[in-house]
Amino acid sequence: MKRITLKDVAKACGCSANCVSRALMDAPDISAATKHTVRRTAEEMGYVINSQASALRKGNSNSIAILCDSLLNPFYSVMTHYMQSTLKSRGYNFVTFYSERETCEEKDIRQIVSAGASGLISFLAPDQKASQMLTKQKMPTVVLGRKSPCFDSVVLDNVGGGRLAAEYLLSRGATGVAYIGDHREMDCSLDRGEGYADVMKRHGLQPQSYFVDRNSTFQTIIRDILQSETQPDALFCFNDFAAYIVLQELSERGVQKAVCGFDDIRKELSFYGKMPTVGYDKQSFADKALNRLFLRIEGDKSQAVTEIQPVWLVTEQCAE
Amino acid sequence: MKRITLKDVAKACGCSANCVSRALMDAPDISAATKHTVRRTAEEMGYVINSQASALRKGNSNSIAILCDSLLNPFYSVMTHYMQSTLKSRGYNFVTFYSERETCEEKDIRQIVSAGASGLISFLAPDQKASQMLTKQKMPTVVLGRKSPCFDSVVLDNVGGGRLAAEYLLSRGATGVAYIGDHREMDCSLDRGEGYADVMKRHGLQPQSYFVDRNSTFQTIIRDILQSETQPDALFCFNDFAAYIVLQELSERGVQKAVCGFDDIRKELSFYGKMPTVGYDKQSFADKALNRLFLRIEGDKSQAVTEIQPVWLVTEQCAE
DNA sequence: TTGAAAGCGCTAACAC
DNA sequence: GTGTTAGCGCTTTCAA
Repeated sequence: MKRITLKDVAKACGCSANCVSRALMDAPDISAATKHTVRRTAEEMGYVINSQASALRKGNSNSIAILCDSLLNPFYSVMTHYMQSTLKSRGYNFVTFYSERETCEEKDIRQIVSAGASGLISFLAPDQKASQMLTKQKMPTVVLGRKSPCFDSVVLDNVGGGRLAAEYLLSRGATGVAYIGDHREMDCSLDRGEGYADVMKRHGLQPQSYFVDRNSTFQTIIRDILQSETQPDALFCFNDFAAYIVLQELSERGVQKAVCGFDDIRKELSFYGKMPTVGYDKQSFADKALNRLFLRIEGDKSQAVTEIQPVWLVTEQCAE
Repeated sequence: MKRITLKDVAKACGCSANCVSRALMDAPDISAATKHTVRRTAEEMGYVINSQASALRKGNSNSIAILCDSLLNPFYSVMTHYMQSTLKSRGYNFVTFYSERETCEEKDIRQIVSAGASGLISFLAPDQKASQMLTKQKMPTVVLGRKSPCFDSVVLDNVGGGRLAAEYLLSRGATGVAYIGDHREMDCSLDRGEGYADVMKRHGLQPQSYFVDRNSTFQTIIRDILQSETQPDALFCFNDFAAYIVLQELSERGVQKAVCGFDDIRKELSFYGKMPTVGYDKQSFADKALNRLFLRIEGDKSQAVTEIQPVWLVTEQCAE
């Protein structure tokens, strides 16, 4: 026994499938009486619309693709959460795709297009082939958290955040501050470092930046720093995720250093321990991206824009 | 200009749509030469299969629904991560649905059925109406993390975990241990409390259990405990999430108490601070659920079963 | 080895 | 107001 279809309901009501369809859509040219009967019968029979068929016929879909590289990264899961709420209220579903690398690749796009998504929110910057494909397929796309030359993007004020963090650590008495960035390929990693370096130079200090790459992880970097001659007494980390790893490594070695993170994920995921970090309004960050996306889905053809989300410092003092 | 379809490719190749379809599916009755031409042309034209249409025709889909109440809960996002990897390798997509409550309701199922999911992994226990609907729609379903009478479920050894936690806290010198549970409606919350109470009684101690409800949160509970006459010197919390909230509250009040959590989310999300917790193999937990689901999708009609995932204690000592 | 036709479930256009 | 017809893009069946 298969799923109940329009036809089944039509047969039970003694009318045509078309009539049932329009009654359920609340079309104006169907009599109130018919609408009533149809709805009751559909309900009783447990009819549920096949939205794939509906989408095929209507030529649109109601699903948005989200592309990231791992939901283990709390930044992605938290942002995904905020988008979920908004999307649900707009009647969209929400399909999560994983890329195998830190960029959005052609094969990711193939999957997304194939799944019939009507738009894409990508946490990863599309590489060249992926960009071509997205353009060719006319897939409305917003890059969230990374810069993108060809697509709309919504990014944090990373340079500003880096400045805030560096200023804060110096204002608290640090005499040397190092920056521990993520991969160099991530513009946000570079930008935060740029803001940091800017402040360091302004204070007459030598910036000391480290980046994750094929041969180094946050763990190896912090070990290297601890073995170096000129040890900084404070560390600005790419994000809270990295900062917690660094704190863990420090505590295991019994070393005390001031550490500042980025993202204020503690706001959503209560952790023990107060750590200075850079925060922002995540719901509004998510909504900025979605609003852009909806504009594109509705056919906006204007040039790609980059919106910048303001950030602020979150310290023990300002907590609560 | 719309998306490239089979027809378009067919026209370009000078053969029929059918032929293209079968060439791309690598059907045995298409000549190698044709296959070659078709594939090259399809590639050049940027053809991407419309899997909605394909699914409609074939009567199946390649998407699995995941139902939870919030990705802010790291348990859900971490488990979702582990499922994502396995699902991807099996060629499934992955649609996330949010329920508005802590149970899985009829309207959630409507959405999931409508979206054409071929199976459901629910982190939430279906209520009665939802259960009826799932059965009526013959939706293959596995409940993950909660018990369910009518559906397959894969749960942790919650009672055992509660015992381990209580035993551990007592072995470390605690003279009174309280349990801070989540909602009573969650069987896992009750079960962890049951294991805990069991051990307490065996030690001749009075169990002291608190549960979140309409009028209380983890915060209010910990405040109540701190104001009570007979203050326990150790706390067993429903999960790490709760435990971190409790630790935070304690630290703000300058109170020292041993706290034990559940889930070992630090394994995936490195946090600062070592806290005893109850851990388990999350990949295998996720895979148990998915394997059950695949059995059902493939047509297994046997009675609903409950699988139990073993747990163990994670303490500073074993954290190497 | 390939093509033509039918139909998955739905809705838009038009006829009555 | 309601029914009939056609067709979204694909795959299956059957004929050539």
